Amino acid sequence: MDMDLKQLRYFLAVAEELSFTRAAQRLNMSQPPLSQAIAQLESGLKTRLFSRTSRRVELTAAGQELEAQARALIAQAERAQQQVMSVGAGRSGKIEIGATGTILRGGLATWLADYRRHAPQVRTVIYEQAPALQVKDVLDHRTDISFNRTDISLDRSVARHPELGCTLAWRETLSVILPLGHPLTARPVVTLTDLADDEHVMLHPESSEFARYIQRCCVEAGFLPRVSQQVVDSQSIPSLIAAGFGVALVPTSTARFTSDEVVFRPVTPTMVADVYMIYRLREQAPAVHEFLRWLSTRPDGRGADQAPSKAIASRRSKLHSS
Amino acid sequence: MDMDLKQLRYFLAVAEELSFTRAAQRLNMSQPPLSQAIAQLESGLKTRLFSRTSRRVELTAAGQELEAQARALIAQAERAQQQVMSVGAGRSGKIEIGATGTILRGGLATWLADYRRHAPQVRTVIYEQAPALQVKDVLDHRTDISFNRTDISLDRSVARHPELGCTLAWRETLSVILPLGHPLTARPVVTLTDLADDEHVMLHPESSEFARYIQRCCVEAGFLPRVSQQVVDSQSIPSLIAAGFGVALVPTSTARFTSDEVVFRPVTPTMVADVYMIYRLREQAPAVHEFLRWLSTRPDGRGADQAPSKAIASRRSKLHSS
DNA sequence: CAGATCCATATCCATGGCATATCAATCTAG
DNA sequence: CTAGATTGATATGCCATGGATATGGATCTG
Repeated sequence: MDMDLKQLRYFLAVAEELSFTRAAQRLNMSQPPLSQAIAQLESGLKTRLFSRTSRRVELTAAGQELEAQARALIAQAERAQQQVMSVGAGRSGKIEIGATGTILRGGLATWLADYRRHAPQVRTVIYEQAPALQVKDVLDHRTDISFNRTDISLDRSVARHPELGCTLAWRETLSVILPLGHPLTARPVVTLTDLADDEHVMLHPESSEFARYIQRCCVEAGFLPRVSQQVVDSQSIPSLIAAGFGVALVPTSTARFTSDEVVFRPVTPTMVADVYMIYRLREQAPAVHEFLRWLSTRPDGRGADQAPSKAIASRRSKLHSS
Repeated sequence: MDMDLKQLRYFLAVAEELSFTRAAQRLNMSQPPLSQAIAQLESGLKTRLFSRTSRRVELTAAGQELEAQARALIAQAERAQQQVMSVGAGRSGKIEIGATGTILRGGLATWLADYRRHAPQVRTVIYEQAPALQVKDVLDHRTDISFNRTDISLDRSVARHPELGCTLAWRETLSVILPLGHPLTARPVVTLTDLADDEHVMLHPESSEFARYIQRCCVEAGFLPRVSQQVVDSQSIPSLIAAGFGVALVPTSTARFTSDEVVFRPVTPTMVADVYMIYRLREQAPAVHEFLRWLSTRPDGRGADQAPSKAIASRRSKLHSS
């Protein structure tokens, strides 16, 4: 009754060979079932497709029309199949990514560019989002992966969600931003205790676990940083430094996108800023699964400032004396 | 192994209902075979299409991709089927038509426009062709139908071809073209014998059976027309008349496309110009067959000048006294 | 906690697709 | 012009596949 791709494949074989016997050979079948398959296709279409004279076989006008249509249909089916399999294998698809400002403007773009070379068909969409909303966005399928600087499995301020995973994505070192003319710009490397007397610009500690982490680092170094200005948006830090509000400790990758009105210096002892990713353990699209797998098996980071996340550690990183 | 339209229809039903049981009901089948059909589609694609939790069924990313692809495929298959059936029934397709100049610029366009209203999907291609090539063009499939003014079954100058048919398509009356200022323009109707003393422009009698026919008409009326100018292309007749070369007897339908530098007058006794069509008896596309059938069952001609070809007469028409 | 609902699995049966054998109609070679 | 070869259609039988019924396991609901 209804057309069938198998029938169309049979039809095309006959249309190309213009012979039932040869077509049957090409299809690895015998000739009678092929004849009757075509006959039933014809009866389904209520149209003769071949004019057969028991010696010569040729296409009727309707047959020529079907030849073109069938080719298009089968080609499209082929493409569709490839496309679906590609999505199923995670080679194509879409990944919706949420990230906080420092990560988004930090190393994330580099990692994504790297993955794009690995899986060019995968589209990635990045949303900048407030840290407080990240967990909810992932749970609600608004995003597939969220990048932030907090290991939620250890953060008591958010409820535990058994269907969420959280692993270390990569780690960056921290640098200090200094205004032009600051005495420490003369040194190639700055010691953390040198910053004890400076005023600091930092993210709001109440909303930013990352800010609290930096505070703890300073305390371990022996001083409590004096805060000249608290900001919500990390993007505004460099301009505040340039305006003379003091210094700030930020992920080194921030240096990539700021002007030359400020100076970045490495800090000893080396402090690491961990980047974690949050994702659903179930109902993750293949492309997402594949991306996570790729990221977790990545060899040691490219660039001087990224370390690999080879260990799927959920342990909170501490100040790390080099 | 390979995808199958039936599988896709099943898949779409499940994708729309998001329930195997309801989809099975809609498909008039029981649920188990539907489940296993989907399972085998999934194994063919090596991809899970639904995430089923024995309570809720929802599409995976690959499933969403396949939903879109399957819709497109099935819609295209539907269109293809319609298209092929339409060609098979002669409702669409292409008809290649050959015609001589007087017919092409005469009544043919009107008939074709009429048929276009009856079968809008049928494209017609018209070639102007020399009468001598018409039979060969039809035999070689260069054209499907040739219109001319000779019944080849009675014309001894062409070989008989048993695989060709030739029937009367329609008949037109003849009119006379007069230059402006000619004395006969004063009369509403011209008698043929009135033209005995005029000089005539006519087609070359050696190549045009139609020209010989007109000559015979005049002879039967009692005079042999004096020829001022012989032309090969009927298109040039009106301008020659306007330039004072005399008068000419032409199919009345020619009046449609000429300027007002000449005058057309009906002639008594009425002379009819038969138009025949030549076509292959076998290997004619459905659209051609359908057109021939339509033309042969047409009721009496539209417009004052066309008579129907109800009788499939192969008798050569003679001067017809009204 | 019991019933209901829903999908998966198991088993059985019939239809349909395929192969073998044969026929009828060409085409070709001698 | 005839005999063999070739080709598509027809006849027949077998088996795999698709579908139905029965049942099990899991989850939701009252």
